[in-house]
Amino acid sequence: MTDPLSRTLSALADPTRRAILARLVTGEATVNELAEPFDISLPAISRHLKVLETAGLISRGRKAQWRPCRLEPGQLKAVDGWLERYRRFWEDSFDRMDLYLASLQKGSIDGEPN
Amino acid sequence: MTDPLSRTLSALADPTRRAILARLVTGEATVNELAEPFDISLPAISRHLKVLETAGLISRGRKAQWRPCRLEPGQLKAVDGWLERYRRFWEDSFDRMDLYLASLQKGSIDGEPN
DNA sequence: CCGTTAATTAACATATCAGCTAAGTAATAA
DNA sequence: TTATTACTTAGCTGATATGTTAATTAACGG
Repeated sequence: MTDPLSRTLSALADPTRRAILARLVTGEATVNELAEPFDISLPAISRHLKVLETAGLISRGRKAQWRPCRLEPGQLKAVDGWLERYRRFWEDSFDRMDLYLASLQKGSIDGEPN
Repeated sequence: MTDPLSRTLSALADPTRRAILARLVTGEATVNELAEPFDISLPAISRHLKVLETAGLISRGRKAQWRPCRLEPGQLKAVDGWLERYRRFWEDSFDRMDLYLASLQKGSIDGEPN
């Protein structure tokens, strides 16, 4: 599993790690802050953070004895890019865009099915 | 790992399984057809298909002795939906926190859609 | 220097995963 | 009925993942 996309998806497959990412959306956090909501040990959290960092989903700084973690969106963007080729399977993108543009020209978008 | 999103992301973390999905974009295929490009045994492919089916990423029919597989986009859409809350982090590098806070009014705190 | 706080590393148990070969099942064809 | 084709299941192996507790490193503060 050497490729970055596999590593990223594997990292995202764990609900604890996804919850950590969700927390980091609100801004930087230290390891103890990130561990607080969970019932697992601090070393376990530390390992989860290592997985996220190796996957490129977070980066870590150093402030005194704290190691603030921050979200790195690059790999999430890569997942989005991978999804792109499948998007047409759940979106009728062309038809919907045609309808959207047509409705724009008529000056109303109220009737969009959505 | 009982939740559907974790199961889906775990299934997608394997490059062989992603390659199988990519093949299915071109239409239905039998197990032997799907196995053909790979150097691994047919039972290994069969297990990969089982993982994809359990994750809801494919479905399988029955035509005589063949088991045609087809892509099921629902779980890919779920991944796209999960990504949605992070999209602003790479689409909008300015004021991303403001945008997050604006969207927070309607979302859950731990970020898991279900 | 010593103690406290923050976090990581070490050592270990257990579970799941991905691969194999061999055997089994299901439907078709002779 | 028997053979063939298509695929799955069983049983095994080695690698990897997740968790634990105990020990260790790093920085700060008296």
